[in-house]
Amino acid sequence: MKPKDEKKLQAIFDATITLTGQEGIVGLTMSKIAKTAKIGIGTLYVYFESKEELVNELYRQLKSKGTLSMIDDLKQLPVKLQLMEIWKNTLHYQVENHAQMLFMEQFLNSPFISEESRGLSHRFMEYLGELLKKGQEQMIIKQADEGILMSLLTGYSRQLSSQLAATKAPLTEQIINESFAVCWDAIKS
Amino acid sequence: MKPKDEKKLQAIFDATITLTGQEGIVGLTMSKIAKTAKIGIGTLYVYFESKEELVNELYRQLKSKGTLSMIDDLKQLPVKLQLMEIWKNTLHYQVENHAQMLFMEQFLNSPFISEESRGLSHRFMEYLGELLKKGQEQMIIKQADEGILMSLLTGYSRQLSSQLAATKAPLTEQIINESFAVCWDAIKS
Amino acid sequence: MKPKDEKKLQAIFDATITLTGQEGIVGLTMSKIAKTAKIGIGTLYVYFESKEELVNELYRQLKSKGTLSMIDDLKQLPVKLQLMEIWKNTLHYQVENHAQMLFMEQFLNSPFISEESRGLSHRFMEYLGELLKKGQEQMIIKQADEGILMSLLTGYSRQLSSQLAATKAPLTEQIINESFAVCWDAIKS
Amino acid sequence: MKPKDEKKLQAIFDATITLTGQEGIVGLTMSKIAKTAKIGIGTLYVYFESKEELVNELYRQLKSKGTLSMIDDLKQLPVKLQLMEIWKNTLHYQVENHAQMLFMEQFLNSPFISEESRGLSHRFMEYLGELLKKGQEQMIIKQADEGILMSLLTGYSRQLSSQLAATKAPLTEQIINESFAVCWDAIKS
DNA sequence: AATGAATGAGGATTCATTCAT
DNA sequence: AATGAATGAATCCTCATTCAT
Repeated sequence: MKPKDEKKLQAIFDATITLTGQEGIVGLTMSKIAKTAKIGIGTLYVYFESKEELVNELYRQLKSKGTLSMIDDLKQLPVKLQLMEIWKNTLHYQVENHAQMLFMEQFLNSPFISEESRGLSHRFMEYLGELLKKGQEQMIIKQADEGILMSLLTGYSRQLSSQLAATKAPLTEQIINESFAVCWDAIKS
Repeated sequence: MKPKDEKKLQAIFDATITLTGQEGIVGLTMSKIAKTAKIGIGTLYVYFESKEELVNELYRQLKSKGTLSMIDDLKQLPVKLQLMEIWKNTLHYQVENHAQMLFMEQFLNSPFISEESRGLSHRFMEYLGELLKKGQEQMIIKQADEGILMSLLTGYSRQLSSQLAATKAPLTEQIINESFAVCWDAIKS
Repeated sequence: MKPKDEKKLQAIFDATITLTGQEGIVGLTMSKIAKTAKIGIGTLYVYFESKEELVNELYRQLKSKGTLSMIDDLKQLPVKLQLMEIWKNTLHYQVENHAQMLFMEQFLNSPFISEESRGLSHRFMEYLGELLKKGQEQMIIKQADEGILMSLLTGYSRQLSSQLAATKAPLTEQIINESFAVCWDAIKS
Repeated sequence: MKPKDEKKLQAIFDATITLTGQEGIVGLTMSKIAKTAKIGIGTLYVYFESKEELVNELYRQLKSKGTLSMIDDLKQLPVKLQLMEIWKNTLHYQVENHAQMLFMEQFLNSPFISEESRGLSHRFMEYLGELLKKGQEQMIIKQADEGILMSLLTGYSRQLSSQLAATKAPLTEQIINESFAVCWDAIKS
């Protein structure tokens, strides 16, 4: 990759996300991406060697931005507060970036995904695991299998935000609080 | 569709599910389906008018079989027992039929889906909603928004079974019990 | 060819003619022929070895029936009367059997035609040539090149009947008489 | 259609005409057209959206060029001279462009033809009709039905030029004169 | 004899990628 | 760097023909 124009690069990524949201990754073609990004098809190949690379690169970018950014500010807070903040931020992020979520999900099931991309299990999961463990040590979180607790948090937030996005319902304070209460009751000791 | 040979029809469906599991719906081609099902390409078109029809028909079939079958036996039980049974059955079903789940998920985001198929929101959801409402009336389930509770159950079971299938971990009694405990704590009043 | 059922054979030919009239020889398929003739596809291959044979056989049949039957009754009449009768009969035949005409024309330009069929220049043309020559000997027909006179008769009758069939106009006495007058003025000495 | 290269466009049209002349419109395939035009198959679809569009576009082009160009120069001449000129030009055109004629005829009976193309009854017919009417007003042409006279001119010229092309006979002065004499005798008052 | 399900070669069309401008 | 016309491999689909019943 030898990108020159950061704006153009972002336009390509945006177009890819938009189109995947509209017609699914099945309907995603290079010419549609170019047209949507308002550049020539040839230009796509200045920025990416192939469709596969484009799509993997985008996945990597989304993963690295993702929910990671929020972590550092929270590390000093008590466990429950950290979880609450994460829950709020994650819901916000997932509702606001629903198209990106859709892209990532479909990408994971496509033949485009490279071994490297598949391995991109992100720091976020590790962080969440450690947080739960810390809570268990403090006896405020159930002594259940980590996988069982993580699945709840990730599966629930995904489903809830996806449902909100689908029905175009706004993410209100009340929803955040109610759903977090549900979460906390689920995992608390 | 003018199926003559029920076996051949099922072979087509099986091949479609298998292939979608392997390479995603993006990599699904009619010739691969035919080869996997061990029939001629032309034969596919004896059973289905087009790839779109094939894939919609399969979705419809999976939906109608699906988790619906279990409902009727349970209706007499108390709410919590019903939920427990459903939870167990659902996990079992989803782990054992992970490929079908994958197919349905990808299908929903593909351009193949017809309006009719999209409308196939199943009886199961309605049943689950009513069960939760009944629990709320009996004051044993939280007075939270129905969507918030449903998202938990569906999102959690999906994530958990998907994780189990991915890691090829067996669905043990313990996992079922632990995860149901988590569920129940989450929604109980 | 080992036909057993003359009715079925005719149904096949009729279907072929009808379909060619409707969608052209380009759209002609064996399964449509079978369906229109109300027989099974397999049965077609009991009567004909291939599509090519079917279509050549039909051409041969139409050619041999054709306008030939009328000749024998006329041979004793004077030249102009013979021509008049032929003109009338030909117009009638071509208007009433427009679909057959269409089939033959399209067949002649298709890759189905065999060498043998192409050679089926029929007795009718020879007869018409001889008739014109006789007229020239009797000094009642122009001493022009035979091809020039024949082209007039065949091209004109074809165009006129085709136009009548297309507009579904009936072939009236007046049209026959007026058009024959035109013909006769064209070729008379 | 977004043609960039006029030469390539013409090569496609030429190939289509040639191939239709050789194997009929039944045997016409996109890959043969591409090969004959010495371009890639994909390139065909840069110029035309489909086979249907290609073939309709060609028909339209041939119609609009066609015999129309000759009209304007003649309008000042007396009726009989106009007819003579038209007859000569038409024969020349049809003999020299026999392949185009064949294409148009087969196209008209194919399922490819669009409503719009079918409606392309050309100015030429109207012009010819008006010319005949003018001759009738001047009492030099028979008071016969217009359709009857038009059929003669069009059917005859078609048949004659087609026969000449088939036998590869040259279109001599003598043939033109003799055939026009026949024509004139046919329609003159 | 009659049937039509099964087949795969072949045709139309798409789309990732190249390359001359 | 940017472009988009050109390309052909790969895809969907059709249809003449076969063959077991």
